Amino acid sequence: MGMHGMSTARPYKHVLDRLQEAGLRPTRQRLALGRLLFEGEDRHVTAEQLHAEARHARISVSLATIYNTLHQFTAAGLLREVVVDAGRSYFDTNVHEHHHFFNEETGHLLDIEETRLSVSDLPPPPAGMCISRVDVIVRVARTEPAIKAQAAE
Amino acid sequence: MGMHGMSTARPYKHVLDRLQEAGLRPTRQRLALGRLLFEGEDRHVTAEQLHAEARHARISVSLATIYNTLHQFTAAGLLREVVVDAGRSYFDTNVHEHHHFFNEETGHLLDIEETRLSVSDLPPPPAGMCISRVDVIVRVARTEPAIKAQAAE
DNA sequence: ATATCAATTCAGAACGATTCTAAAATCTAC
DNA sequence: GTAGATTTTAGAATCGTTCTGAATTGATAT
Ligand SMILES: [Mn+2]
Ligand SMILES: [Mn+2]
Ligand SMILES: [Zn+2]
Ligand SMILES: [Zn+2]
Repeated sequence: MGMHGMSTARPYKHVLDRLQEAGLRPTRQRLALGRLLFEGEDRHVTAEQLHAEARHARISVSLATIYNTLHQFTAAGLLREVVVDAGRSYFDTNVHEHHHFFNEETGHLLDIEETRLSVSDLPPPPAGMCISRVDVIVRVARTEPAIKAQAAE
Repeated sequence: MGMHGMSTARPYKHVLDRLQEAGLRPTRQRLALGRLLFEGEDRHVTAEQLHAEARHARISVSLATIYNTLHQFTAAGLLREVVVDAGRSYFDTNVHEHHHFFNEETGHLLDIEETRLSVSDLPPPPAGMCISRVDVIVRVARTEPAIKAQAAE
């Protein structure tokens, strides 16, 4: 049922292993989404984007399953959720500590390697609390938001 | 109508001035919300929180107006939007450059003065882009998320 | 292979936050 | 006061996400 093409020599193996390690059954949907997510470069996707991509690839998956899968992958440490925009969740295939440039106009995220940026002098967290994660979001825009107000206020 | 109490000697003046500066008509709703927002310490509120607070203070304002006002105040530079949680927008009365501790359990934000934290070695933004803002979110949790799994897996 | 049973998927409903609509109310200027 | 532009508002609509429960699939045992 549905094995077509030869450009898929052995690539399933990698994803299959990751699912097994994570204790997730290798269902048709998880394998297909896993391939979309993990077989190329690192990426940042929203649920809707991944859904559209699956549709293009002729993979039939419901949106509910996209959400389930993204959350299961996240819980398993295969993905990481990035919050940059109220109202939209991004999922990141790069689960190492790192930070982001965020282009608000296009919605694109770009990684900043952890080693290339340092956050220092962090004050101690409130009593009884410990730091679970430090997120740095560098919001970027097209250079010079119009050359108005050139007489610097 | 509805001027009751004497604890409101002249405090309107401050908010009124800020509205005028911003070119916003001093309507009953804007004045009332402005007072809630700007008369005490700096704070971080969601639209629903502010709406509830207004209701408590017997100020009748629709939720639509809460949203309109928060966005107008933000556009005018009287507030700043903080994104820490997909699905909920926080508005910050502290518009100076600063960063945040965010308690995901309670949803509370706590300011980190800009001078107390430094982000260095920021790589240059992608070509043709300029940095519009750098947000540092330090997510905190109750110390030691339970002492389970003490025999390190 | 077939039966069994838990895990998974899915369509569609429900949800919560936010935005939109367009009619009524309010503000400002005269 | 009136006129005209701005603002407010109730309610509907929208959007991303989560929930529901029935149908399907996967893993295991026979
Ligand atoms: Mn926004
Ligand atoms: Mn979330
Ligand atoms: Zn990333
Ligand atoms: Zn703040």
